[in-house]
Amino acid sequence: MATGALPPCCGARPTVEIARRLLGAMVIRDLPEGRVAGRIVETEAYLQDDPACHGVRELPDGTMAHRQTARNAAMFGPPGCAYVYFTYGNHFMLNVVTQPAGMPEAVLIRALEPMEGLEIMLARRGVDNPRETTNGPGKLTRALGIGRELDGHDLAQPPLQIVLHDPIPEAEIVTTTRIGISRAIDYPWRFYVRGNHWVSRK
DNA sequence: AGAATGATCCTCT
DNA sequence: GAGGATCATTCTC
Repeated sequence: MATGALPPCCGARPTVEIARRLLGAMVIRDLPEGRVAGRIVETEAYLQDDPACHGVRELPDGTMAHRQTARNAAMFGPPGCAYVYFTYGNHFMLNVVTQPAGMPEAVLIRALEPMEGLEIMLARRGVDNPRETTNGPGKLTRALGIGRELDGHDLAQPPLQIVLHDPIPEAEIVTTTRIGISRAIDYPWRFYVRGNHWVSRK
């Protein structure tokens, strides 16, 4: 059962809180083959005073400054929109912009539990194990056909929507450090649903 | 202009 | 668990 839309949640609460609140939310993607959907089971927060955040850079004196570029422009746009970027020559990453325009913070969607259209996701991924469809940020964008054209897309609208559902109980949320980054590696801003089969790594 | 980096994934061992 | 793939973007000269 849906319990809310992204805004006003996005744009009115701290990014770390939104990263936790997004656990359990449904990602709905309309593709030529049909609709696919999954619930979010793993997220990471990126903040504007965070050396690992694409929207800022650390100056020689140690302070943080905004740095808007063609790639990360969506981070500086309105909350509730997608920030999609390409990395490692192979993978798209899906983020939710969480703060008002000009404030570059976002939540990376790292894993989904498939809820609809599993056969489509298996086919797009070229695998036969359901767990391998969406248990990582690069995998889930391939399974859902998410690419550059959805950078800046309003996530309240088709063909890519995120709908909030009931919050995951605090006792079921595991808080830990982020994965695959080289800066600010000990910030505890990764969250996942305890025991969920689709979490990328424990 | 050239070099380095990267919010990853896959294929080995 | 380690290393390579692969290339757009960003940084440095």
